[in-house]
Amino acid sequence: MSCINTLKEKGLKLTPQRRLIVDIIHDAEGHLTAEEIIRYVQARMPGVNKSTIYRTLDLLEEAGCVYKSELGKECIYHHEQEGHHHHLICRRCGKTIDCGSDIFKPVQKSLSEKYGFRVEFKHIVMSGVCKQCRNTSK
Amino acid sequence: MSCINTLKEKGLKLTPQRRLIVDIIHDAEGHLTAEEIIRYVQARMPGVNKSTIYRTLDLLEEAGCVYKSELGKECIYHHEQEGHHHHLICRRCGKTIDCGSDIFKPVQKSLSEKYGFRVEFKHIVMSGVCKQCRNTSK
DNA sequence: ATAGTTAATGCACCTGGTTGCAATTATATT
DNA sequence: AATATAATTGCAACCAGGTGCATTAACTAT
Repeated sequence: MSCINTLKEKGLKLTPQRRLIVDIIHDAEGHLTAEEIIRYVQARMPGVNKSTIYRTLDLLEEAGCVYKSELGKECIYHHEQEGHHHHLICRRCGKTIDCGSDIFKPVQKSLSEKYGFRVEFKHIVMSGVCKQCRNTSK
Repeated sequence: MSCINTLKEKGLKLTPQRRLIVDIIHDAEGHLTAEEIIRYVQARMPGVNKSTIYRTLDLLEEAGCVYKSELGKECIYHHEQEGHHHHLICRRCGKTIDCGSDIFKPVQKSLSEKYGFRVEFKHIVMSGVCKQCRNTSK
């Protein structure tokens, strides 16, 4: 519900489309791809335009209600209550693993020390090869 | 020249389009965006289709002649002779900094140890804030 | 409850990049 | 040099995501 309140506090309008999108993200276990969100929204409320959905998702991200990750073109969204973590996707079998939020700490440290550059790593999606696939196929 | 030989060795055909694309990447200092490559190719050989260019770039990447990086939608290409490095882009001023190839080593180590997952980090583009921008604007 | 204001929607179109397919062209063979 | 053949090209259409703009709808003040 806090998402709705956050939008309200920002002086944004609570349209049925936005309520529905928020509901869907709330109800989801784990992450949703943009494509899934569009599909679920249009199933429950046919005619909602994809641009409305993308704009709402951007809005929710800006409001801090949702995190957005990218791998290549594809976008993935998480409810903020899930907390920070990153994603490993096996490029052979497609399996996904969540990993802790702290693995990039050393990178942040060295970028800051060496280059004075500050980078946030949030919900990074990494493509690689998992243990099983590395053992089975050569 | 070695790019041309590599293509030849793989039994691929040396079309004028491919020669031109290889030339352009050879002559470039540092990286080129896809958009720049398309522009340069079409300036010297009008009528070359963008799909030909993208396919050739993918081919060169697969052949190991060129590295491809992505930030969001955009793609950036490097000649392999330049060696491995990563990129920092300041989201405020747009400045780009190259950084060493080894900063992700700790991440690779912990992913491997904790999850048995193997990830390659090559020519990663990271968006953040540089020292100057962090100091000047609050 | 009504009217006014301002944000949000749907639409059509745009972007960078990708793909299937028929026509073309580089190479190997004769 | 002529031919066969398989790879490559250009095209047109497609994909996910994004944008400008006129219409519509949510909130505010009356």
